[in-house]
Amino acid sequence: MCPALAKTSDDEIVAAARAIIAQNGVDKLSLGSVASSVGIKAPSLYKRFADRDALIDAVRDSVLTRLAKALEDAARHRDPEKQIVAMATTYRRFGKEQPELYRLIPASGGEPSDAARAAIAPLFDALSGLVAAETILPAARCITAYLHGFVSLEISGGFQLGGSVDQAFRFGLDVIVKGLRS
Amino acid sequence: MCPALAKTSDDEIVAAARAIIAQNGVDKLSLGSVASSVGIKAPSLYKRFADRDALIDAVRDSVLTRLAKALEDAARHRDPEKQIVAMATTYRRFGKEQPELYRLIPASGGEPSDAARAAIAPLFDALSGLVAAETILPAARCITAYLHGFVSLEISGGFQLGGSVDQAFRFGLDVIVKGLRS
DNA sequence: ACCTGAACACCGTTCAAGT
DNA sequence: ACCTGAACACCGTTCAAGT
Repeated sequence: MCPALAKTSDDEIVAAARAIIAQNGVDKLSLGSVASSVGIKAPSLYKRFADRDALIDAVRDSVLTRLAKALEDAARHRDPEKQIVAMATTYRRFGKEQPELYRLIPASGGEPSDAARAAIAPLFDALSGLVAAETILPAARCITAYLHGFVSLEISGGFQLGGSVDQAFRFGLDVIVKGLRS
Repeated sequence: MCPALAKTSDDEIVAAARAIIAQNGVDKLSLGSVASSVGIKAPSLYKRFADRDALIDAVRDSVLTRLAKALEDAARHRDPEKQIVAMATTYRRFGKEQPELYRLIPASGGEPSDAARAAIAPLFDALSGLVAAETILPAARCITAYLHGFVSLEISGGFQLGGSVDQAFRFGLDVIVKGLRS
């Protein structure tokens, strides 16, 4: 029963780690830099996070929550096809604006987090207005695979053969939507 | 002008590093372990590779070369659609069999290597029999994005919501091929 | 209850010195 | 020419000790 004079908070620590990762990439995230940017020393972090990976998991969760919110906003259309295009555009912009944070997303393993479920939910909604019920899950997997693959390759410099990458993104999305309709 | 008594070779070092990455992931690759598994000490590696990243680049290149060879073999059909399905199946199997090596692939940046070009070539060939010339590049980007996204998500445990992942893979591929034909 | 200094093991990298 | 031991800086993690 002591004053509990916490110098910082879990959220502040996660925000600091997220900022460092966004700037320098997860490989450059050191616990010393996180600690010093919230005014404590590295060993104190172990009172709040089991280890470096647990802190990174918390950052990933916060990134997924932000992505889910952005996708929710983008899904405010009536037409399911417009919803899908808007979400896809938002998804890609999110990845391009903060590539180092985007890279965190797929590395979770294990059960899908609440934030991960929230990020997929609007896609399921849109697809339920476009395809038969039993097709929603594979259709969602097709679109998430396409989106993740495209953004992942793009931010890794995988599209260097010329041509418009913007147009290719839209072309592929249209191909999939067309294929889903038929 | 000395005997040049090399205890090992670049290829042997790359093979050793590839084996360690395949087993434990790239994060666990230490130069000490690579060196000891080819019978030298860590500092000697710097006579052959600029730094740890350069060694990893060499491993990635060797992985891409193997992938390219596997895809070439898979493309030995007459029908372009069968070529695409066979290449996609081979691509996914490659990723699932050696996920830690697969993860190396997108992280290159910069100019596409010869190995990377060789890996895409058979897809371009197949597509040239399926779509108009000016559509080959965006169509290839659509398919590579889908394939990379699917495999990447699958090996990271991203498909945990039930249903058959095998069927979903085939479903999405068919959707894209259908969309490309129309 | 939260924080810290000191310590440990481990690692990438450099470099002078060996043969 | 290729290899090594020694050294350096850096980092994740633990833990006893502070308040």
